[in-house]
Amino acid sequence: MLKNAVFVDKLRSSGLRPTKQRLKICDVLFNRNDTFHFTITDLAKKISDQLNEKISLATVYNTVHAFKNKGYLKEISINNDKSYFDTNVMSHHHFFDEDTNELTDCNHEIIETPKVKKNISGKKIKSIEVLIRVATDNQNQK
Amino acid sequence: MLKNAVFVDKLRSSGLRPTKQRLKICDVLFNRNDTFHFTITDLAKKISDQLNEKISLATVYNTVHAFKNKGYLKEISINNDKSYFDTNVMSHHHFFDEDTNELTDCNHEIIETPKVKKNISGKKIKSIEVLIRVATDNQNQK
DNA sequence: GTGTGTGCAAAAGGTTTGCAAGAAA
DNA sequence: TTTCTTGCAAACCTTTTGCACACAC
Repeated sequence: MLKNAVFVDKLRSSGLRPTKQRLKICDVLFNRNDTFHFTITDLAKKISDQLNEKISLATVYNTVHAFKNKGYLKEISINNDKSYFDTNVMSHHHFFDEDTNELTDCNHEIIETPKVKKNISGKKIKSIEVLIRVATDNQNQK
Repeated sequence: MLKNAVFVDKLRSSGLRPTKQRLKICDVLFNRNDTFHFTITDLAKKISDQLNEKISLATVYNTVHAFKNKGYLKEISINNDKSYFDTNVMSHHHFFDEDTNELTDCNHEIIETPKVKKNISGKKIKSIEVLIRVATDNQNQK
């Protein structure tokens, strides 16, 4: 269980003022053992459920984007309905369960990051992400 | 250059009525040698530019989704701003240029499909897709 | 006190929907 | 004539923005 002071330092060291709202969001996001995959509305709901308090949606968006820019969160493209974020910012891949819309991490013991043999783009590679879609056998492929 | 009759048959055999609008969209999408990566607005613009005619946005959405459900188009998750579609429905990977928002195919000579060592999900793997994000060196990582 | 952050409401952008008119079967 | 399709506008949902007020420093 991380103490508030840890988050205060973390925020301050990134040039973010440790406001009440940001500390609450830190608490929900980072005071856990498992990695957390969420959408903005998931997070807003979790805040109001868990802390019995409401933070303005605009502030949640602001904070999540600030945290992403500081490297505390990773944005993931699964489908085009909404943005998913991940508290695990290390390079890793994902399973996406099409039956339940659930996203789970998939580390390098399960799949190797593929090697690019030729980079035809002439630009720097920013990331290589693998997405494995799974579903029960009788489901149609998306 | 595919003839109209080919598309009429194709539509009819999938249970879709070969309407004027659907045939025009077929023409724009499938009467080409290269694969086409597009968003709905790209497609709508191409229709009005190329055919000098306008098809209602709702109809374009309808048709693209119908074609996707019939397996003539593939939807690709890049970012959550908008949906990208691909006329190449075979399993393959992609480059996404973050500077220009351009999507290009990336075949198996450029990158190998990674092997899943363990399938922990207990479900059938529907697809394994790799997305390589590139940008000029001085750009921030997304 | 100065500058940053918050929160509300309004706006924006992509996508979906309801429904009446039109076209295909 | 029956059913499917189109097209418009309105609705919808997620995300962004403008601005006044509040808070951190």
